[in-house]
Amino acid sequence: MPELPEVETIRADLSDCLLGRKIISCQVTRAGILRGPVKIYRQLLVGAKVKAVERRGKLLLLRLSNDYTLAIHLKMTGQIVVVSPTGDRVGGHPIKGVSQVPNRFTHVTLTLTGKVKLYFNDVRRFGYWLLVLNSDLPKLLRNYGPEPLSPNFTVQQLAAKLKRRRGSSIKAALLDQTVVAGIGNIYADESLFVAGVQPDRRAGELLEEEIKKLHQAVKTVLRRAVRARGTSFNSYVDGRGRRGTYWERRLVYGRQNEPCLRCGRLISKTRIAGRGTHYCQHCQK
DNA sequence: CACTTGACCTGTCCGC
DNA sequence: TGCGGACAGGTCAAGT
Repeated sequence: MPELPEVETIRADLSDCLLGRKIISCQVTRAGILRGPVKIYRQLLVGAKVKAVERRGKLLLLRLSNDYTLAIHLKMTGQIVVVSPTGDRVGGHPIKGVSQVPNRFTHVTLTLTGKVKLYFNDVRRFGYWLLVLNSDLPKLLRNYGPEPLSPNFTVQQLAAKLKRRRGSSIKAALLDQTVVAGIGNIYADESLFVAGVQPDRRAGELLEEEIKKLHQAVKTVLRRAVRARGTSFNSYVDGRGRRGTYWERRLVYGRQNEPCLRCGRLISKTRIAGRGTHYCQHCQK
């Protein structure tokens, strides 16, 4: 469930904690997380410095001082938590109660200079680490649509992409990473509510005016969620093991049978595009 | 090509 | 208290 706001929050935390540090050791307790032989990963990671921490969609990118980039996908339950022996040098706050590390879901541990530890935890083990040669990076990122919080994300180009779709719903379109990068189930529902658009509307049939509203809604919702440091209602924690607060501000997601914050009628839950989908029948047309 | 479905996993919750 | 089953949803491969 880490979507763009959660991954962006982690990116910023890792950037604060890791920039310029050298990886001293790499301990792997579940090899399946790494897309490739453990031995190769150790060879390439140990000795490398972290030059930059970037994000594309929901993919985290650690640019290393060699010719490689470590791409990390958290999928649904992946966590990255960084701690130092004292707790405050790196993050400001030690982990307390929210996510003790390491634990039985810790699959990879990096030790960096300054005794800083990076733990990768993942209950469901859908997440992965992928070391990719920098020259191969464009190939990996080719399938991502525009970053919704960058100027590359325009109404015109969103409209063009939606028009090309035939039968599928606008909800499915928002979840499609080639349409726009970084939206998942939570922020798709939130954006559609803000735009006043029913999630099961055919994507190709939205009016220009509605596309405009949706384009704006996506940006508004994602910005608000980044400011709240993401949504924690299950396993998500930021790079320092802390929770985000967007859950407390959510408009429709997980609010089925509760009153719509706009009209007071009850929020509905149904299944669209194979996902639990929350919306207001009255406010969303 | 457009689109849908199933697989990958395991913790949590609900009904019996 | 325990147990079976539904459910959570990001992505990719396979199927329609």
